[in-house]
Amino acid sequence: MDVQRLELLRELADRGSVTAVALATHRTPSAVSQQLKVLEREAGLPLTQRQGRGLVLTDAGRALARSATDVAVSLAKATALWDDFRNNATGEVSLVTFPTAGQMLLPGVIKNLGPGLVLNCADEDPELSDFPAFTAEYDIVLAHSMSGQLSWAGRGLTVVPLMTEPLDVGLPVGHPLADRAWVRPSDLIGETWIGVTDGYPFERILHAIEQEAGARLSMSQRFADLALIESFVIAGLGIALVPRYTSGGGQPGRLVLKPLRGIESERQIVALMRPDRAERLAVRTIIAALQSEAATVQQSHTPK
Amino acid sequence: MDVQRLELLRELADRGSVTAVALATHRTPSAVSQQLKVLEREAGLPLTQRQGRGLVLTDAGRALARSATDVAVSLAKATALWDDFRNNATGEVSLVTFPTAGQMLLPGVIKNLGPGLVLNCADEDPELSDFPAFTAEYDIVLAHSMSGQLSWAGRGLTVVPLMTEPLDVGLPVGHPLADRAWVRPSDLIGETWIGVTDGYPFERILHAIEQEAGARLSMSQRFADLALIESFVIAGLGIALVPRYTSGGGQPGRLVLKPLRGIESERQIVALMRPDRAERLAVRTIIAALQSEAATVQQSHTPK
DNA sequence: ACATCCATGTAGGCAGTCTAAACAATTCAT
DNA sequence: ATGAATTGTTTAGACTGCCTACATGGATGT
Repeated sequence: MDVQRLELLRELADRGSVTAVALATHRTPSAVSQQLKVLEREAGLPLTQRQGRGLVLTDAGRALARSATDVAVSLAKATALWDDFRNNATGEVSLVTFPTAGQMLLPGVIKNLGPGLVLNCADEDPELSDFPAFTAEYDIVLAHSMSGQLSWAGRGLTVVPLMTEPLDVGLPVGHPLADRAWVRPSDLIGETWIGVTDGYPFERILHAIEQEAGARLSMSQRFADLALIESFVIAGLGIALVPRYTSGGGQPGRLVLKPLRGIESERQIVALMRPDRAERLAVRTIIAALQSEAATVQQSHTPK
Repeated sequence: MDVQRLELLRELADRGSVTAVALATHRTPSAVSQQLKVLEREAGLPLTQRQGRGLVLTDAGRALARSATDVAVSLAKATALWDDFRNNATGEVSLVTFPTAGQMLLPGVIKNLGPGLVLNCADEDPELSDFPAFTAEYDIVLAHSMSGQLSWAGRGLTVVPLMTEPLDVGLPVGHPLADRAWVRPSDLIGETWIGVTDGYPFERILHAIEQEAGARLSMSQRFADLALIESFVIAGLGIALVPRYTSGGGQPGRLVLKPLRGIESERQIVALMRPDRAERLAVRTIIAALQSEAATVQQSHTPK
């Protein structure tokens, strides 16, 4: 039983097409097709099945691909073990993030990297893309979701929580509520809101506020970019929900944040990984750095 | 990271010499040596070390060999999985046993084997050999030890208990104690014993009887073969401890068994396996058959 | 000192995996 | 509908890598 072939099957399960697997593994589609054929012959039963011009896994294929993950994990553990022996967290790690988390965590992490450890980062718009799917492409995926509900569950991915960031109400200076220590849903009736596009976790909290306050909120704009939203708030065009640690980067002192009471208003930032990649020493090192950086950020925002 | 090479390292850990590994894996020592060299180069640190004319593992080598077991296990699980899919418990399984267990369990197991499943058996003298070491050579090793104490622990082997067999006192017909329903240690003072050679579990029980009865037992002979011991008992030359389910095969009715009260007198019969081999469907099938056969034997000796 | 045992080099053969290019099948667009 | 594009498969040939055979270098024991 050859591990490389099993790996190929797993890639096929993750990526869905022979060509994609070939691309990802630096091979020609022909090579992939041949190896899968050999695997099927060894297995003695069909693992794949043509569907249209593509290829899908059979039940047996899916089951085998799942167990291939275990193989990959134990293999990664073995290689990580001898990296441990050399104390040698070396190599390249790739990472995708949504913009705000990257802005908050990555500079601090990269500054403190050990020698020989390289972190390649990229950002993606969380509403345009299926973030869990990026685990096929990147070693680490920074994603967020509301506390409690894990939208990425059930895919067999490793999930490491990094921090929970409160979502505050952003107000312009001089706003009637700006003097309060905190605000409650009922205080917010009648305000004009700057919202975000669908799919964002923010959305759900706004609805929760509506429920709690018993009134509909008026939503004048919908943006994806946080800086843009904040500039609207500062201009007095409305108020918005903004993540506490990431806001105000551009124009400090002109935006006021008020904690929201009476409702749970926070987002959870986590790292998503394929289980096998999570075992690599280099990856584990980066994850540890992310956690420590997250703790630092969180602490620096906690009033003494 | 290549699995085959890891496997080679694990074999080296189990067998202790390059030549032995070569023999076991149907290769030349040269091939093994080369592959280990490649593995070391990949690892970047020495995994083996010359000692005399042999080769021993370094700490790193041992650690890596241990994690190689996990890889082998998950790989075996994968192949077992698709054997499951085909409902195809097929292939050859090898087994060593000590004589009495083989006599008791194997005929029944082999009779009920499914088609395509072959069980190759051998027997070894348990006092001459290190039974756990046979797991390198055979898929399944039937061994025994006293209840509670596991002499084979700590080697990373899979242990499956099959049955516990009482050790009774064997008496010739017409012996003064032959009418009793059971005997106690104090009843046995003054008897002449037929013992077994050192290392057998029997030994320990005899010592326990001495402690309990407060007197030394006189030991006239020491044999390893059960049939031989029994013939001595039948001839009136002494009494002996005999396993309840295995005794009297040769000459029924001429040997009387009496349960021993006041002391725990039983041996545990278990199957020992390398963890990866334990995952094979064919092996699991045999193990299941052994368990069921053991239960049958045990039940047939339980008075209604 | 010699025979033996064990591990390791070296050279060459062989098998298995890849690339390249042609092919077949399906979908999409015009 | 017909052609273009996408996707997977086939075939032939090159290349890599593993293994065998044989020779070498230490270490052990008689």
